[in-house]
Amino acid sequence: VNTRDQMVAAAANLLDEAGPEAVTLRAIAARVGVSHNAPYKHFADKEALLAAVAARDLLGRSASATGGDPVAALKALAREYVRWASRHPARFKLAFGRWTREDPALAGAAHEARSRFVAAVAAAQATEALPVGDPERLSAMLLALGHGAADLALGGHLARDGKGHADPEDLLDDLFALWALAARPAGSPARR
Amino acid sequence: VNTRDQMVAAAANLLDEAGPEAVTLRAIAARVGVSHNAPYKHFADKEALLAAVAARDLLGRSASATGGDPVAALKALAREYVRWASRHPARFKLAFGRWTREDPALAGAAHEARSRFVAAVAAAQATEALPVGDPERLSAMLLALGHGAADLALGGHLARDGKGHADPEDLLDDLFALWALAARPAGSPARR
DNA sequence: ACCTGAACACCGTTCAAGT
DNA sequence: ACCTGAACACCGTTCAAGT
Repeated sequence: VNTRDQMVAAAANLLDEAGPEAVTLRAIAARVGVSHNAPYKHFADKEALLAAVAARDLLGRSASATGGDPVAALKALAREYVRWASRHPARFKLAFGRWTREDPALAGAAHEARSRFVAAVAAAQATEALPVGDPERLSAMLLALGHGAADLALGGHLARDGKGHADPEDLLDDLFALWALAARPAGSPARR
Repeated sequence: VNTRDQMVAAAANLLDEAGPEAVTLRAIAARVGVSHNAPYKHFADKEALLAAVAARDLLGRSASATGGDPVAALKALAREYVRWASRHPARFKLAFGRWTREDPALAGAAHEARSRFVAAVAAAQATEALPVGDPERLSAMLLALGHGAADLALGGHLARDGKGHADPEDLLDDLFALWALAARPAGSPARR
């Protein structure tokens, strides 16, 4: 219904279907059924429209953890992150791309997404299956590993062939295993 | 001297100085002092020229570890990786970007860079300061963490403010600390 | 083998004008 | 408040031609 939202959705679909070079203002406008310069009535320029796509995706990716075991919920969140990246590579690259100017809505969405992620980490820490320490620092570590694994996998830099089978999801498992070891060192009893 | 290499260097400099949108074939040719379509005598198209820039950077980033302590050498390698990314963001994004077709030289450079990195990890494992396991898998973990931290930092997604101070280099330290713990579990004697 | 100049299609952006 | 049509500058790419 809202022309502006239709433009954002059209841009996201074009990214998925044909990659970033296919995302022209003319193609977006054609999909929505308006003239090629109608976008300027809703966005300052092309970058502002793309920032709206990125903001929507950053928030959509950060649904609050569902109830149940907080550690399982955190693992599911991390897994969902890398899976979304592999299914929507162009939108993933866009959301974490560089911008020539600040966009308040995008900055707000990024902050909100990060806050939800830190909260999920803090909840998992409370179960003592994760090491103690600043949840923001642990959160940054998990996010960096997941983000890097997803990004490298998109470029074919993770070598799925051979014995060193290392999916993004495998690497997430490895980090959680290290954290479990650090939380309950071998030989020491489970804390109560 | 070589016109082709001059074009690659000009493109890299333009990326550093003015970002990807400034890298036009016309600007590259002007810097080299040739006409705006001279690049087509050396490269199939613009993407092929950019792939040559990426290949050069991937190999330049992967100097073999210098002698001495293999663990210190590996840490230095990882640190150099994230520092290079923060100093040359546009070239970092390009080197790990997406391509519409395969480029053999770029694929070869990526393979070579990965091999050198795996070798540095394997050498560090021999000191028993790193956990046992497939060096390709450990290597992928370190690379993913460093790459993700560098990429997130470029977009301002790492929250340098507040207490959760988490530089890319801090996160690398955290991973090495976890690895040290996993290699020599608390309470167990150092292996000999 | 390497380069030039003219030309073409396409894109982001602007502007005057319409409802 | 939202949209249209014409126009402009710029870019990647092609082609015929030059040394």
